[in-house]
Amino acid sequence: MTDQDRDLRARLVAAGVELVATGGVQALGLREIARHAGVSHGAPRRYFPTHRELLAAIARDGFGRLTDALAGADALAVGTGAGARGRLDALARAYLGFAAADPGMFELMFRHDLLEGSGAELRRTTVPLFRTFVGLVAELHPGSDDPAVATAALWSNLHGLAQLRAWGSLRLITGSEDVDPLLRAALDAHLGPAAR
Amino acid sequence: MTDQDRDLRARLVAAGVELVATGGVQALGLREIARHAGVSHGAPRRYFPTHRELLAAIARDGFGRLTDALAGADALAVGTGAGARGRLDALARAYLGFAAADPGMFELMFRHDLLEGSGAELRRTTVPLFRTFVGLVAELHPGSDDPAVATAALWSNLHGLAQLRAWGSLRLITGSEDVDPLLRAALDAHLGPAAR
DNA sequence: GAGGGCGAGTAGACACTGTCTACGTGCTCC
DNA sequence: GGAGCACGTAGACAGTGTCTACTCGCCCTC
Repeated sequence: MTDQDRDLRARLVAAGVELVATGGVQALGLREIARHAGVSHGAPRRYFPTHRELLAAIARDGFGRLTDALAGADALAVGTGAGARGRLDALARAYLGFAAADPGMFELMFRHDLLEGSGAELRRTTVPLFRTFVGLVAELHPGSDDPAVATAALWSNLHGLAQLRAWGSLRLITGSEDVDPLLRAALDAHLGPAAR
Repeated sequence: MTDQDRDLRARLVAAGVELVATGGVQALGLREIARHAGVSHGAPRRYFPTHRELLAAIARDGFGRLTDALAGADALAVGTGAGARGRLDALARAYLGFAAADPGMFELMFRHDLLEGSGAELRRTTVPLFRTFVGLVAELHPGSDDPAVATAALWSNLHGLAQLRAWGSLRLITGSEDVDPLLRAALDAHLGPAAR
């Protein structure tokens, strides 16, 4: 099945995914995406009434990829006999790895101004992903009063690390490009020191 | 000194600050700012060669306000006899408070795509602010090997909380609009349980 | 005091954007 | 075989950021 055979809807999303990976969010102009998909600027309108809905579809693809990446990393950790802490380490690394590998997509996924309208639906896609986090945190800290709160706090930490690295502040402050010590510190703080 | 007396440079920045507070980042069009300042769309060019430089000047104002807010909160905490932990609590609350009070400005300040070019200079303004954080963390954990790393990890957590709240994910996950438990959890995780 | 120079702001052009609308065009189905 | 229609094209429109004349008013100099 060639690129031309797929329906335009899928081709437009694929073009957006490719453009955002190479040129960042600012490369996601409506006409630019249409050009990249080889159609006129009016064509997308048939499938996406507005530019934002097209962007939302691209972001939805990103959420799907993120979910897959996390599931894959978790499965790998489970395969090596990792416990709850090891799995959380792997998930956290995968989250930051996704943000580093495709920073444009990561930015798009959390640019609520571009996704307004579809935001609620996209937010919901992160919920199941979040549940496995909560389960692991609960397993690690059986006595915790509210594992959801603890998990949300941890996730915020990961998210902040991803954002501040993208912005360049971390390098400026710690003097190093390496987020790994920061990630380790965050995980240790929230989950207790890792067993070695 | 009326608004008309100030030089246009300051008036444009003031207009931008006002617009971003009421309409968010998307209200910061070059022509929109010029209109709001009562001049033609070509006028800003004399002071800001490009739109982005004007946005950077507005963001710089935001960083100044944030610095002031944090310094004020810290001074207040010191005045009530707070120790290192109490001061960090106050600083963290002020950081999140700033982000909640002026979310548009907060977003602009970390939109590297809009500030490209002036980004490095703006990033530098956060450094002294960060140093007081590091000093307090070092005071709290004298045995820590690298307080800068621990502080950067904590700051990332605060930043992530601010971002995810703005995006709306936290409410969806914890079921509550209230970030306070999350902030408490983050501070406890990084700094140890608060002394009561 | 008259005149030249210049800083400051205006106004229009330009290429570009997202949206809207009228128009082909080729396929399907009765 | 012809009607209907899903699909994509092409142009118009208002808006954007940037660039380039152009004008106006003030200061400095002779």
